[in-house]
Amino acid sequence: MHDLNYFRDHLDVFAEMAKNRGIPLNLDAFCTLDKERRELITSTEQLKAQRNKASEEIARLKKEKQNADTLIAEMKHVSERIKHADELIATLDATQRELLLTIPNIPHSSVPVGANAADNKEVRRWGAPPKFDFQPKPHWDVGEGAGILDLAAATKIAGARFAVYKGWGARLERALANFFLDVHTREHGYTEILPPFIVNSASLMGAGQLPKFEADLFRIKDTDFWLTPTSEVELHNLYRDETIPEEKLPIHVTAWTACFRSEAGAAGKDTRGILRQHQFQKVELFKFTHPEKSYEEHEALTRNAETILQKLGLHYRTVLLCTGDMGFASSKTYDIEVWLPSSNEFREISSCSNCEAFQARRAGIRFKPKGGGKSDFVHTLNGSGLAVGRTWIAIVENYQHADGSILIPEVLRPYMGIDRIPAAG
RNA sequence: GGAGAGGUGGCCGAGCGGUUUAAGGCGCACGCUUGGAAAGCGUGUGUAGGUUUACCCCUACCGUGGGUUCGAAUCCCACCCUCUCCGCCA
Repeated sequence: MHDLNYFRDHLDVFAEMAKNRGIPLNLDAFCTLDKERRELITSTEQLKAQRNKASEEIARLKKEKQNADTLIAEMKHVSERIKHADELIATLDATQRELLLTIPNIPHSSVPVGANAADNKEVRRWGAPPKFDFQPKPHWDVGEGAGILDLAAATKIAGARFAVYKGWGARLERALANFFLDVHTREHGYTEILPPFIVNSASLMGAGQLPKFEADLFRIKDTDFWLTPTSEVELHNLYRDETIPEEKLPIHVTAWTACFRSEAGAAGKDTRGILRQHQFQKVELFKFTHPEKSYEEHEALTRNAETILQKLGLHYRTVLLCTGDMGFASSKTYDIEVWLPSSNEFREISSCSNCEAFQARRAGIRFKPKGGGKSDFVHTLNGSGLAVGRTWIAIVENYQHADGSILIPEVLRPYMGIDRIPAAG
């Protein structure tokens, strides 16, 4: 969410943002609404001041045993007017807040202007595609072949876009999650958090998923409980409505959770396999930082995620998203894309964003400066470190062998207890 | 799920229709005092909005949302959360 005063005084900045992101934004409607609202507030507050003064006067008269009936009758009318004006103000407030809550963050100056993914900018590439002396299979074929993935069973149990992992496949998923958490807590200094997988609407509002993206979420019927779409929501809301002493910054936290997405808008895309699921696991990285430190922390966070792929020996590239491809709450985002040999392409496995003060303002997360002075909003950063299910895909595809077995990367062997997932048979 | 107790500023804690512009204390900041410190004294100490060059001023906020009233921290209703006990359960 943007600061109302800043928004009002920098309409040109927002017009440019809307143009660069390719979204509609009606600034005139906002200005009209804002003017009407402010005028009404001013006049109503004058009435309230009058009422407060009269109340004191009535109290004084009563105490002195004098008659206050005339004044009371007069105030009865004033109170009626205040009541009606307050109702109108509440309506205008709600409308304005709704509008403000649906305006995305302003891209950082280093973000390339562009319309879609084609305008993203590759910033680095690591490793090389593995060489095969046979045609590598997609992960669903390798997985079903090795007996570690059962999509038919998942469809029976839940429906389309769910997975059942079996045997070494289930073990691989668990090994990856543990490996990620161990690296981030031991080597990168993050504190491990195990949060609820269910969140309330205030948390979703604070992180930016609501009110705009309700359609992408699963809600538990007749409750204010929602299945979390990403632990970014939980980690962000750890400090909702709190003021953190500057000495405690930066705060680095990581969490493994299941994530749930209804992905309404993605119908028809990546329907085969497990790339796009209603439920998947993710290890998330999250930082609360001083505003002046957030961009260097962003670079470090992105490198933290890349480190995992390097340790696993998986070929990847890192791209800087352009204005048209960036998420709602982000000022700057790097996507990390891993190589999938079955389709000869890079696919997103992590997304690392600096949201600056956008989420912090929505959720009321401030810091108190060391030398005293006015508290200010922290900057928040998030990134996948990594998506577990998609890493599973990358391992299965990149380390498959002609006989149907899957080699386990060195770093995962302590977690798996084996060197190779055998071909089924 | 049931019964009871409770939710007040950064913290503790009083207030239960109008001298509350939220008492008092603690903490914190600044000042006075001191050789220095402690104690003492004084001043200040939240968030949001409106007005404003700025200062000032005004409004709202006592878990949340409604209601009663000229006036609500205080009375009424609903809900949320915490604690204790019971039930159920991994």
